[in-house]
Amino acid sequence: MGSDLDALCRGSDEVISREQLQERLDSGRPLRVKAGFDPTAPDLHLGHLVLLNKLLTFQNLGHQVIFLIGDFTALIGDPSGRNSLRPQLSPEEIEANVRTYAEQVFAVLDEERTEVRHNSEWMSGMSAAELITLAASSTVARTLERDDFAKRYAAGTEIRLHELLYPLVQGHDSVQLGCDVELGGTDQKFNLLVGRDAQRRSGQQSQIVMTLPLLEGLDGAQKMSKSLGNTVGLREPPGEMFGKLMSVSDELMWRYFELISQVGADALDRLRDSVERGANPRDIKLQLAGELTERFHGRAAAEAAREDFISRFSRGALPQDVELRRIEVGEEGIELDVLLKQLGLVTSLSEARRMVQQGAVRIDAERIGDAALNLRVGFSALLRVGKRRFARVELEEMD
RNA sequence: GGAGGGGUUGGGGAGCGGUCAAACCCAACAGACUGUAAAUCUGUCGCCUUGUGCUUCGAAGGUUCGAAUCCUUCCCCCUCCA
Repeated sequence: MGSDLDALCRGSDEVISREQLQERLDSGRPLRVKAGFDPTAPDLHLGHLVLLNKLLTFQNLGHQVIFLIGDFTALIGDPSGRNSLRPQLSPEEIEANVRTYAEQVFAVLDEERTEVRHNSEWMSGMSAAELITLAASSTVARTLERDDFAKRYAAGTEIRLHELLYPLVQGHDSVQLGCDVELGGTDQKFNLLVGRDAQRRSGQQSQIVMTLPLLEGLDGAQKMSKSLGNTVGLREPPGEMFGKLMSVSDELMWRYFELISQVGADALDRLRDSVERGANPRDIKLQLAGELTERFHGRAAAEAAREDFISRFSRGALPQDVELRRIEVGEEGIELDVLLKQLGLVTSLSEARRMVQQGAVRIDAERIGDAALNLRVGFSALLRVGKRRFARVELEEMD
């Protein structure tokens, strides 16, 4: 059973400390393992999957997993890893986000064996006096050690007082929950360590801290984050999910394999070898997209998404499921650019004209060069702008 | 409270009286190519009735033939001093 430790630590960035983790595993009791997620957006994405997978590993080994929803900390908005403060969310927005979290999480974790908690349970009832006591447990100097705070302070970017409370609250969560282990991204290291101090101060055994690498977003450069618009949401439709994963660069694909796929290390090595020997990275990527899509949408949907992708992009076929839109026009008809805008295929007439000029607009299969092309009642066709925007239209007579 | 610096088109960031719808980079979009919605290359990237057109450079006024660029007031941000 010594291999439990290896399985748990695999893929982690840092474990503080392995020895302590081993000791606690040796105690034989199920460990209480926390990972917190702030409901700052309605959807979890593949970036969160890195942590969820690790929680799953703990869960499968019989440990007690705690999914902590930071509905209180979301009020603060953790600026970890950012160079500026976050906009604060309203309680209503947070509540709406909280509701969508559970179902997404249990696409990965076993609901029966997961403890779902909210830090508002103990935080929202806290008095001002208690909060001051909590704040007194740390120092300004200590808090400013946190890398992003230090940088912002040095750069003269504003740091609001409430932001300094974030690590303390997170640490307090660990005390409340009696955690043995807390997981987080590498940018969470400081906050996780505060939990150790807080527990020691409260007479608890300090939790073991495990940091996991941050998953890069679709751009391959910055971490996956809703605010950067480079995410793949866990709830996105299968076609979208599959397509987005296929748009990942060949290089980034390996990172995704390492961090979020369930392909084992050995199998991954074999895949790398096969590309070395000339295999088409596209085919490996199809496997990645297939695996993840299947995990969240089931085998049939994943298969369909794959078929659709191949026929659409490898063979240039048109999508089958384009919704028919009926547009009413007068006797004089309608110009192509105006129609494209009405259909939402472009955002302005100027854009419509540009698209036509660039040869991006087709009616059925025919490329159109005249943006002012007049279309009359009875016109019916599949309009296409670029590779990804489609609309099936029928022009009807206005009443 | 005092002294300075700054707010520019999605992001970053030039411009500092006309040649500015506004450099450049990134993102995005399109085309070509391809092994894929990868990579690479090329192009586009405020709006419209495409014109010596219209609306933009924190807000409102003003000076000027002419302002993102100068002046006034206001709002917001930053730094240093207290």
